[in-house]
Amino acid sequence: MEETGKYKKGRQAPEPTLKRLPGYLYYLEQVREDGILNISAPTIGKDLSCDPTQVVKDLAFTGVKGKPRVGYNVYELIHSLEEYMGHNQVNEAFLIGAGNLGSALMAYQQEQALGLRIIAAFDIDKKKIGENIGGVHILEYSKLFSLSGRLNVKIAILTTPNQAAQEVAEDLINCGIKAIWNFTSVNLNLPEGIIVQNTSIGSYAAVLLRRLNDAGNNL
Amino acid sequence: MEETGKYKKGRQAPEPTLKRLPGYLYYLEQVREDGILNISAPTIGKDLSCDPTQVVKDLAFTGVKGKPRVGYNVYELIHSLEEYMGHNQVNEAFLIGAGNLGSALMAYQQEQALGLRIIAAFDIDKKKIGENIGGVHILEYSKLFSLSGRLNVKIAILTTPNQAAQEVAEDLINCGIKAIWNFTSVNLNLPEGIIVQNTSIGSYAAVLLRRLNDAGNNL
DNA sequence: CTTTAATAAAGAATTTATTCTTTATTTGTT
DNA sequence: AACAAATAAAGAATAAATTCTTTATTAAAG
Ligand SMILES: NC(=O)c1ccc[n+]([C@@H]2O[C@H](COP(=O)([O-])OP(=O)(O)OC[C@H]3O[C@@H](n4cnc5c(N)ncnc54)[C@H](O)[C@@H]3O)[C@@H](O)[C@H]2O)c1
Ligand SMILES: NC(=O)c1ccc[n+]([C@@H]2O[C@H](COP(=O)([O-])OP(=O)(O)OC[C@H]3O[C@@H](n4cnc5c(N)ncnc54)[C@H](O)[C@@H]3O)[C@@H](O)[C@H]2O)c1
Repeated sequence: MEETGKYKKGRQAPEPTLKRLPGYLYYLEQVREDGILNISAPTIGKDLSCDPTQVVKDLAFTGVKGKPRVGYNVYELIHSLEEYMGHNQVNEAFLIGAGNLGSALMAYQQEQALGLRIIAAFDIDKKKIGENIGGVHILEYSKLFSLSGRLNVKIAILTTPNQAAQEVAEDLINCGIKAIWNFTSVNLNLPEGIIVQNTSIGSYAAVLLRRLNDAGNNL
Repeated sequence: MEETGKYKKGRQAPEPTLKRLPGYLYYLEQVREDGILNISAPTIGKDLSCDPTQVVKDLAFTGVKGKPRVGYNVYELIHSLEEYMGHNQVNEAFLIGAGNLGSALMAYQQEQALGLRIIAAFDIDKKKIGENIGGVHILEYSKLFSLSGRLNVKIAILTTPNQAAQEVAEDLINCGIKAIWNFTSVNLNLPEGIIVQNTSIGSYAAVLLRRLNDAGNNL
């Protein structure tokens, strides 16, 4: 029978779900290391302090199937999550601005599966050129233009100081970059169609502070 | 007239709103630097690429009042946001694990108003003890216990490696810490009432990758 | 072989957040 | 002084996300 609109399958996971998936993945890798073969949504929910039906619904978006009385196969689940998040394809990225945060991210990508691979970093600081952090070489910024011509990199991680962000972002677009993971506070002004993923850790601080104040008022 | 339930004032901003507030604050500080005295929600919306009525609703939670045909007074608005987010009170924090990310955060707090002040960092690595990063002294981890007895610090930023996270978190609770800003991937298991703010940058990567894939399919 | 308990999956209801609409206020203009 | 335009604010409608409920499937126990 033909699929009607109402019952169309394979709807895209909503953003809140998508943001939870990396958390499941890390957790499941730990579970796998413990030699556990099957795991149920109620168990996941308990360990991650979240609603078990939400776990079921979240995981269902990846297409994985669980079995009643058994749960999910841990390997299948990990594979399904990685597949869904696009970790199996190669997602190469440049990093611009190898300072405090940039260096941290280069170190981080080694241990943690972010789903993308930083293949080169660029900086204008002569002292940093030539360094290797987390397996990533730091190159002179001007090399960005020639290198991007040869490689087909679509993603850039922007960790320059705020005042350089807009200008660097424009350069990146000229180099064929389609998506910018923006860690600066600047609201980049770029052509239609360019993906800008703003990333504000200040948001988390705001939530933390309120929760703390709320708790304090109940004492 | 007495306030009925339906019209109760001062309802707490929902979390999505709260997470947007730091973005407004940074933007408005730039606006202020440009010498602009008043700003309207439509202008903010255009600059930040978001819905102007959402801007109005978000800002209303801080208690600020705007004027038709004029907009908001930039100074008032900044003050109101800072007040609402608790930036005026002293929010002292310890940082545990002065590695790549910890160092980046120490450098960051100087320039950016996160609403909290890191007053000391702790590490077990002898090479790091004594260093000063972003105005923060790095102390021997064991000093945490004596120091927390004298000071009344409620917040800790956890940036140790994953495998140390649970143990360190337990130490922190014993030192009187009430809220942990957790940057590790570990799902901490702590007593009721302790606030744990998990912070996953992997979530942003997941969203970025999907947006890029979605865009790619439309070519 | 039947029954029972656990659980995934699907669907409904509720809650929450965003967007749209209307109203009222304020300033500048004629 | 009356009028027009811009805009904040309040309210209504829509959309989205979460939580609750029911159903059906499976494996284990009797
Ligand atoms: N440090 C953090 O924890 C943190 C957290 C969130 C966001 N941020 C933001 O990330 C950005 C970087 O922060 P940071 O602490 O790493 O700063 P940083 O000064 O340590 O690093 C910036 C790097 O960019 C390089 N750079 C400057 N101009 C450049 C240009 N035109 N082209 C290429 N490289 C250039 C500098 O040489 C430096 O190495 C800032 O916008 C900051 O607000 C930082
Ligand atoms: N680097 C990043 O960009 C990034 C981003 C997000 C999350 N994280 C997470 O943040 C954590 C830290 O990452 P990092 O890259 O800074 O690692 P890192 O190894 O550079 O830093 C960890 C620091 O903690 C110290 N440490 C180890 N055990 C300790 C203990 N018991 N008590 C006190 N200090 C101790 C180490 O000496 C080191 O200085 C990890 O869990 C990582 O997954 C990192």
